[in-house]
Amino acid sequence: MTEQHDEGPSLKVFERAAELFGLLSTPVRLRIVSALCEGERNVTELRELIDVSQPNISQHLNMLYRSGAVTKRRHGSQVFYRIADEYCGLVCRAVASQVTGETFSDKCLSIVN
Amino acid sequence: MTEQHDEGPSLKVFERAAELFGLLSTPVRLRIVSALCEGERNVTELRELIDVSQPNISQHLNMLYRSGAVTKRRHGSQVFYRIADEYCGLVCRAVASQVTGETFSDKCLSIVN
DNA sequence: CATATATATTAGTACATTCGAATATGCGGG
DNA sequence: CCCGCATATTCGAATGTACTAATATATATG
Repeated sequence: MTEQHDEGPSLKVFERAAELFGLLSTPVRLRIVSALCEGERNVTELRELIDVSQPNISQHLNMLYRSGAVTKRRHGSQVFYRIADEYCGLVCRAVASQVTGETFSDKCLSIVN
Repeated sequence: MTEQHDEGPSLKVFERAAELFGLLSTPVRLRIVSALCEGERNVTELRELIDVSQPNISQHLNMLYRSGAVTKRRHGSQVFYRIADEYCGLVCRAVASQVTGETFSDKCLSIVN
């Protein structure tokens, strides 16, 4: 393993992390992930929570799905989404509450518990 | 305050958070922030750590600066940057180590300590 | 002042992202 | 089989992003 002189996290780590952050970099996807943190939701439910067109929400969901952040499950004519990458949800929640005022530490602890 | 029926974090929170995630959504900026987590650095030092052109790194630094993630301080002909939004650094570190394998909980605890 | 070094800005190009409009698919009920 | 609802896909336009090359500014030094 030609390990170079360790310059901290490897290049690939940064790429993967950047990709993950990219997923959370639009208000709509952030709201989707945030909603899914509360539990499984189908597309219609998500549309009620997040006021955005149906094709648009499907596009965002598909993006989250392709990158492995969420899974889907078909039930009749409806499709239910849920967080697959638990970490994605954790980060999202941490941020949401941090930005609202709690300290990051508080938040981490409350997630851990 | 017309508070609507509380649908969780307000719209603005999501916008701000998404903006923050957007800052961390490219490997270069992520590496910059990651390096600044270790402490103040000037542009040349950052260039040595992150192999990227000088104008390019200045552009990214400027983007981080404009959105308040970092501050700068002039000392002679050099400009030193440092993390301004401490939260930004915390998230960055949390992710970096998460992606490398540690659990998020572990990481949160180690940050808290 | 002239020059060298550190950093910033501008302009141009290639590419990616986001969204709405239109259309397609999948499924359940009559 | 046809219809209606739930969801997905495709297309095009507008906008944003990331990079390079070239140039500008600022500061230190002789």
